[in-house]
Amino acid sequence: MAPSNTPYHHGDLPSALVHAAMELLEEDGAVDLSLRAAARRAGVSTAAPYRHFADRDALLSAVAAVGYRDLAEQLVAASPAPSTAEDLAAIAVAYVRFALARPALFRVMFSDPCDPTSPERVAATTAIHEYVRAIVRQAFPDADEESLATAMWALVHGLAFLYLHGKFGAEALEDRVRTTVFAVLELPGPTPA
Amino acid sequence: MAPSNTPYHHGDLPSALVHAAMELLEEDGAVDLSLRAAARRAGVSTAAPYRHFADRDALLSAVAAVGYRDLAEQLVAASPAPSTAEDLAAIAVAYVRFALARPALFRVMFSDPCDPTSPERVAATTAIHEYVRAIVRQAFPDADEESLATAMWALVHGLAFLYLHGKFGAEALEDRVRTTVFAVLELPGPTPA
DNA sequence: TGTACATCAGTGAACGCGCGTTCACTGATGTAC
DNA sequence: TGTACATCAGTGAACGCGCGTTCACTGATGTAC
Repeated sequence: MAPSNTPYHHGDLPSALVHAAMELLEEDGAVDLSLRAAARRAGVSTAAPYRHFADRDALLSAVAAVGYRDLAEQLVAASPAPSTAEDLAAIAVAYVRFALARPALFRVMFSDPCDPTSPERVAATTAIHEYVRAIVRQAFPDADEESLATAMWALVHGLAFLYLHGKFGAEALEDRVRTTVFAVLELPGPTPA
Repeated sequence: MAPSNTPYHHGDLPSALVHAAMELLEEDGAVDLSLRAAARRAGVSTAAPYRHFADRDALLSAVAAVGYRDLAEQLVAASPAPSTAEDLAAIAVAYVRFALARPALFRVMFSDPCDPTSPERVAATTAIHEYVRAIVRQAFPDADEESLATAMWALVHGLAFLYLHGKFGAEALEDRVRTTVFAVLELPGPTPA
């Protein structure tokens, strides 16, 4: 690995640790990330992280926070000003792609037995929900916004997990996700453009 | 705990271990189930499980297999001969309930980094997919069966994970799941009875 | 500008832990004759 | 029916491991005067 762009040795250890942890997650896909491994990767002693993180969970939460930010970026990049079902589908594809590209990170973000009381996590998931709501409002002004937003998020989230679980191969990802999304958006109606 | 109904000490150790493991999963919700803990719970020595399971993963696979069977039972119980959207919603509720009632088991079944090459797992998930397909075929004969079945499964699966992640409280589960399911089934159309 | 000192980031050794797995073994079961 | 023996389920001790966390410490940074 090339040296990270964060200043090591003496510098911004907290973010160095977070980035080290994310690298480890992305490399060997293990969810059981250890504080020790992150410290090793960051080039500091085993005890150094405790200057900045109360415990292992605190590091993991920080990692998840960066993950939420990255995910948001990917979604925005997929469709900066979404207003149609087509845009929704593009965002859905980006969501599933994110999960498949960084599976261990995605699991840390969503799959671990996470206490719902962590304000950081709650804020992040609430933000996602609101984001989907806003898109639904644009694309389907007549729909029950709350219900359809929940449904779309759950749909995409479920697809991500089914992919992660190996139910589908990654080959025709874009087609499958788009088709699935349209299957529900267009149920009794005709097919789109 | 009352003694299990499986014959311990000398008897059917394999299934005793599987049931011990499931009890542990349901008790402390930890996904990191250990062979040793299962052996302890089953009242045998640390090495005994190796007479019947090649390694820890083999036990976990056996546990997952029982989980798939139990899940199938719950779904069938929710609607023995499903043929309508209403039946589909009832099954969706049962699916999410299962995940919330036995979260650690559900994670073992679906959330762990599972190699897609395990024939047992593939068979189980394929069975679920086929089951949903059959319902969709009954309830929506004009729909794209494959796509809508995938969508419905993903939707329900995603809801389950969002619930597990603490995004929703368990109080109004049935209402929320039903509303969400109907939100997609009825998109541009009117609301159901 | 220079010194004294408090602060605090990082060290390295150590703790106790539970784990997966292996090993040589024991003792019960059941079959061959 | 009774004996000899192979099979095999379960034992208990041990291995080596990586982990989270704590501790007394060192050495650099930066502030007060």
